[in-house]
Amino acid sequence: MRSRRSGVSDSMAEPDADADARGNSADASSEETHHAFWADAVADEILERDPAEPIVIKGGVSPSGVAHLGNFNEIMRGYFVAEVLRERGHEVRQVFTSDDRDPLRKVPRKLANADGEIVGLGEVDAGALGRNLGKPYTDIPDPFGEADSYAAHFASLLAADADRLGIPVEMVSNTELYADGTFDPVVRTVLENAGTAREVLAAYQDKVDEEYVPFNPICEECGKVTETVTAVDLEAETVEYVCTDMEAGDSTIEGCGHAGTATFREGKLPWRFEWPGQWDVLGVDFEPFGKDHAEGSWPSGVDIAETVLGIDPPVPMVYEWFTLNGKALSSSAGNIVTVPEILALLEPEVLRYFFALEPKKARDLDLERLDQLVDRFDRFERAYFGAVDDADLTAVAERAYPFLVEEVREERVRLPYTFAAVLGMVEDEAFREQLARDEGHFDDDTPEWAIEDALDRVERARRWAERMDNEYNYRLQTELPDVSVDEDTAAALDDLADFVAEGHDGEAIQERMYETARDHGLAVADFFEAGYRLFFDETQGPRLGEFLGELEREFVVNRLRREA
RNA sequence: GGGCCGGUAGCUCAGUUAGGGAGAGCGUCCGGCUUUUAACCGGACGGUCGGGGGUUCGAAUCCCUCCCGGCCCGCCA
Repeated sequence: MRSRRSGVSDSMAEPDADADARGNSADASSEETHHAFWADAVADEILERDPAEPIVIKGGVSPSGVAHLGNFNEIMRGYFVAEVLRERGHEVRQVFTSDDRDPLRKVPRKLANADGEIVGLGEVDAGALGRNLGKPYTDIPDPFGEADSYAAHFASLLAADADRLGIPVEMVSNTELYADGTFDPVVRTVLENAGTAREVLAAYQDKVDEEYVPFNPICEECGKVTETVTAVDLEAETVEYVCTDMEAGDSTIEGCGHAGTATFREGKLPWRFEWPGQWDVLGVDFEPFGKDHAEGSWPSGVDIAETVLGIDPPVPMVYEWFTLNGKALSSSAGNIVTVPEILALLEPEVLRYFFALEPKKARDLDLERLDQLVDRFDRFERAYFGAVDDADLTAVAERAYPFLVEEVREERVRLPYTFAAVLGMVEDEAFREQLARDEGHFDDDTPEWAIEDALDRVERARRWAERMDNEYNYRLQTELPDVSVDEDTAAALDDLADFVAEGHDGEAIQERMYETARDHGLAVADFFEAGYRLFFDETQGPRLGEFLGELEREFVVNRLRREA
């Protein structure tokens, strides 16, 4: 993975060295420089604060049923900033917190298994979830019975996704941070200054009253996260609590009524304090977050960080949400997609490209028109190599493209996605390669690895055609389909068979099809349809004559004669 | 009701941080490959830059206002 930049590092190194020199020497008076790539602007902002090394970039989510594409913003947006900073010579640590001491508030309707496939509750031990409402995710068994806990299962999904996309990110369990005492000083500070904490938060949340204690112990009796703290002992670092009912959305999770004592490690801070607490203990310098946090958690988090914890909040970045097929991502509505599902349809670099686009714009991932996204990536790639007459695009590509691919290689070949889908109509690899060669995508100088990589897209485009069941979802029929033709058509097909048997190339066959149809008084369209029925069991298909020209001659002849 | 972020061609999006030519790809249409059959090539069509007002010699870009969409302003994360 470290080799990603090696291909062009020589040519890219000089301007970066300049940028670095500017940044280090004349920081205070640093003028606003225009950056084509948003991550550079963010990096400037981070460096203006003269952060300690390693610079820490964080993301994080609460475990839910499915690790979907939107969750991945938390990792990918930070990744580009991390890479930019690394390229400028800084040491960067990218962490991702699984906020897994949060209690399960409601049973999710969908889950993702270890392969990222979405399954319903019927396929897992759903009772294990229902019985454990109100408990921290780390204390709930994995419904698939594989990982140590529900939280571990979810975290491993994201870790696997990060791995698939080649993102080096350090997974941090929030529960661990409490359990190993990392959070102790923050909990102590918050509870020591509970009055100030209340005051600050009350400005953002109406419900905060005199009774409010910013700590939620875990009940030693029933294991649920509780909300009613009756006393705090700062000396002993413990709190007294009563396990009362908890409101979760429109339902209530019943407490067991137990009254007990919990240490600072046996509970959690409410989210509004926990988030700034993470900034504190992890030394976070930059954190991207979704627009849902922009007006709620973020302003109160800044205030809490500065007023209660006495730290500087990280550089923020709000990202817009993705939609899928024009609608909001929603696991309950079934409108959801995971990283592995997308990677079945396109290359990792294309998905990375999607995340490299301007974060402030809402983006739709339209699976029906995935070809458009891939086309745009291909163009972006060509722009990097200077082959697109578009100065703006080229400026962004020069900067961002090297972060998208494992290695910059100019000899790389990209088959247009829809063309790849056409090639997917046949199974034979050699035939696919031949077709691509005939189209001029490969020549004698094309390296073997480039051909392999290019043909890899055919597999993905094929899956796309099948899953979308679109106009590319044709498959060459290896068995003779059940087709009946009238007398004239039969005669025409036999003529064409004779012509093919003589040995002609695809172009000649294509021409001959028109002539044959005319000779037999057939409408061209009808004759083509008969051909599509014979070879694809469909009424339409790719350019037929040239397609047949590439197939094994005997097979074509026999099929045209309706013999096999 | 208040706040934040968006609104540019049929679709997907650049361009707004720094005011000066309204753009790209795809789609559509037309044409080429002697003959409509989805891969290739050329061309054309296509936009009140959400509406209105203001500043300016000049506004997609800056200011004001209104409309539309998402999110937040309860709890929770």
